[in-house]
Amino acid sequence: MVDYTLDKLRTHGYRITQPRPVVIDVLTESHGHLTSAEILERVAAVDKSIGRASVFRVLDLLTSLAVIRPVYVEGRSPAYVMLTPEGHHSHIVCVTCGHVIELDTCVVDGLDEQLEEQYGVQLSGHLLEFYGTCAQCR
Amino acid sequence: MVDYTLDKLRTHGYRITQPRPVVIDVLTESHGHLTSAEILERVAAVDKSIGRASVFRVLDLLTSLAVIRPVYVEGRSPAYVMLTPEGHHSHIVCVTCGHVIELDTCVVDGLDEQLEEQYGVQLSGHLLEFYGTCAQCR
DNA sequence: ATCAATGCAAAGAATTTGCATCATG
DNA sequence: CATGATGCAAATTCTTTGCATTGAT
Repeated sequence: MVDYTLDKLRTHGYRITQPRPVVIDVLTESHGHLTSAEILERVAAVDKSIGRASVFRVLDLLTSLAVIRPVYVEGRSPAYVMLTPEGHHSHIVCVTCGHVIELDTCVVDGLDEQLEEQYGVQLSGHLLEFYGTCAQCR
Repeated sequence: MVDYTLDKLRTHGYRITQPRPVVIDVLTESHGHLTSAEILERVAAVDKSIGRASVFRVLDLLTSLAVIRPVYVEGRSPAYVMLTPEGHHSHIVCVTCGHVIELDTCVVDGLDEQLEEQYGVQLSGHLLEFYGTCAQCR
C-alpha cells in the first residue's frame, strides 16, 4: 500500500520527500481511520522534526489523489480512511461510542456504471458508512 | 420533515425552543448539504437573535438523533445532510470542484440485516458517498 | 542547479465553554 | 416556577499561511 501510494505520487509528478512516506506509512499501518490529531502524534513519534503544517499538506495531497478520504466519525476534527486501490471503503460507526468496525464488503458494483451514464460523471470510488449502535452499547 | 423532526425531539424529551425549529427548517429547505457556515448564515437571516453556539448545539443534538449527519465534502468544516426517516443518504461528490449531486437511490437493502447479524450491531442508517469528477470538470 | 517542498511560528478559522438570564412545559 | 435551553463573549482547539531554507531530481 505504501509503495502503491508512492508510485501514485511519482506518477503525478510529486517528489518523494521526507514527510510523505512517513505519513503514508502511519496511515497504512493503522488499518482503519485516524483523526488528524492521531496522525500528527504518530508522525511525531516517528520523526520529531516533521512539522505540523507538512502533515496537513500531505493529507490534503493524498485526499486530492483519492488515496485517503476524510470522514466525520466523532469529535471535532476529521478522521482519514485509506481507500482500496479501487477507491473503496466501508465501515460501521457506532453513534453512541464512536467505535468503528472496518468492513471489506463492497456491494456497490454495477451502480457505479449506471450513475456515470446517468450523470455524466467519472467515478473513482465510494465510501459506504453504516451507523447504528454497537454490541457493547446496546 | 420539519414536523417529523420536531416529533422526534419531543419523543426524546427535548423542548421545542426558539432555535430548534429554525435550524430544522433551514436544513429541510436546503434539500441537500449545508456547511455549518451556511447554516449559521441562513439561521441568522431568519432570526438575528439566535446565537452561534445554539446553532451548533442544535446540530449536535440532531446528529445524536440521527436526523442529520455531518460529512466532509470540501473545505475545513463539515457539511450536514438530512437523512431520510429510514436514516439514509446518498450523493456524488466531485473531488475537483466539490460539487455534490444528491441521489435518491438506495441499493443497500438486505446488507443491513446481514451486517447486524454478523457484528451484533443495531443499524439505524447509512451514508453512501461516491466520488469522482463531474461532467463539467472532466 | 533548480524550484518544489519543508519547518517554524504566527495568524486565522471554526467551534466550544462559562455563566447569567430566559422561557417552555 | 423549575430547570432545560439560550445568547453572549471569551477561550480553546484546530488548521493554514508567509517566508527563509532545504533537499530531491
